[in-house]
Amino acid sequence: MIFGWDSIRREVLRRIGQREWPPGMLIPTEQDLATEFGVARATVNRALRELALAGVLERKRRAGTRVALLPVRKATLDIPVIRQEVEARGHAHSFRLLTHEAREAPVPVTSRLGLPEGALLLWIETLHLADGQPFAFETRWLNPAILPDPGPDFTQISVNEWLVAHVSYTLGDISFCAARASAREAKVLGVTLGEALFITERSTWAGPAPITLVRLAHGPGYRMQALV
Amino acid sequence: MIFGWDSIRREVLRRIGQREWPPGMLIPTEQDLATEFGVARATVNRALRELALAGVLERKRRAGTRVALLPVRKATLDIPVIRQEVEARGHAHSFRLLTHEAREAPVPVTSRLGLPEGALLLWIETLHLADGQPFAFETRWLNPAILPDPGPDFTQISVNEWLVAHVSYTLGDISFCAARASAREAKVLGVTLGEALFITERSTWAGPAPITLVRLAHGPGYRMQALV
DNA sequence: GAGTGGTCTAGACCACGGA
DNA sequence: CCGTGGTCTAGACCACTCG
Repeated sequence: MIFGWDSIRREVLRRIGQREWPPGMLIPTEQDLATEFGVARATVNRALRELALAGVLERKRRAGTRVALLPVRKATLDIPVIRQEVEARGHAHSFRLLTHEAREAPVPVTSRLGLPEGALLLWIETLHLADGQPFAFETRWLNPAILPDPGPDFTQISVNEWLVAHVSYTLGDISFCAARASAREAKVLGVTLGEALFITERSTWAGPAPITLVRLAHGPGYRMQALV
Repeated sequence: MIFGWDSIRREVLRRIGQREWPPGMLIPTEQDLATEFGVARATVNRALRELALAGVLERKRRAGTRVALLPVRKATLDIPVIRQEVEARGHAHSFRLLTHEAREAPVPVTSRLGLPEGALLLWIETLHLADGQPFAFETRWLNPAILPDPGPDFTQISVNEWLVAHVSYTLGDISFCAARASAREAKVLGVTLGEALFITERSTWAGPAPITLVRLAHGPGYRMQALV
């Protein structure tokens, strides 16, 4: 029975799935569907809006709503704090601060963060462990301007956690790739030289001010799962 | 000025970012905010609902709305058809069907798809090219039960595209990892043996019926980007 | 110009779950 | 219990864009 916007969403999905509404077809207007289902137009709108967001429908004013021809499926990734990620797998998280020093950032870094050439940033290397075994090798450029004086003790709290707790929510971008382990990465992660690593790279910003550029290298066996 | 639910969303984000509302704080109720902003409660609800979905707020009936302590950031991935992905990069897409035969699926495959042991599935290998250069090596188990008789000509249309055009929208799961190139992968993709590949694995379903299990191997240089 | 989706309003009922 | 968020309604105005 039709009860609530979600059941309307599912009914529309069913009609699309059964090809009652094939790809490319113009489906009835919100008002028509509202009448058919005996609900208010706002309820239909909520259902169709979610489906459009998911890439199943394409909506245009005046033109109406169509079943997407090539549905660009959307998947959602959770980007947890590493400690949570490790603990969610049932392991104990710990970390070792390997390097923590001011360095002149190379041009690719400064340009990506929109800083002047030769800017002095903090270079921080952290090894994250799960039950004492290497889990991920984090290398990070951090803008010192955002730190209080005196700075936090990053041997006690990981940079990652300090940032989410003390720096405002930000936008940024995230990308993933595969790369072979360098000599240093192999040594730190305890894998063979040239092993395939899963790399996550993030840059984060507080409004216009760059905060950090971080690279996470995960050893073999790491899988990132997404919900579709 | 406050105008529309999105400006309310941004104003709430601003207050969180400026630490007027620090992590863990209970923020005012929808009704209070509606009064403050001079809008209806439904408008505030829309704004706060989006922020809760994004992991910035945590909402509970009766308990109210809190700023998330450890914000699980959500990133959204687009999962396009490969042809679109190649063309979006400004290249011409083509593909070569390398293998197409019925095979007894190994146990890991049948169990993951919920099929009986020893089920006969189609085993399909496709190489996707961008401007004639190897782009991705697709290996796929396909449930023949979903194909019409006679089956489509997969030398003319890629399996990927035939499926999105002819099989109903489905749910599934998707995961990513890194792996070293096997001898066959190295040969097909034209990379050196043991090179780091970026692997995408998807399973898709039509309701209870399994459709396909696909593995995409991308050569070095591939980056997957997500929006945060 | 007119039809469509996008949004807002003011009010209502309800489920949940903390006090 | 009872306040909170989740949802729905009936109606309205508006922005966009197609014909």
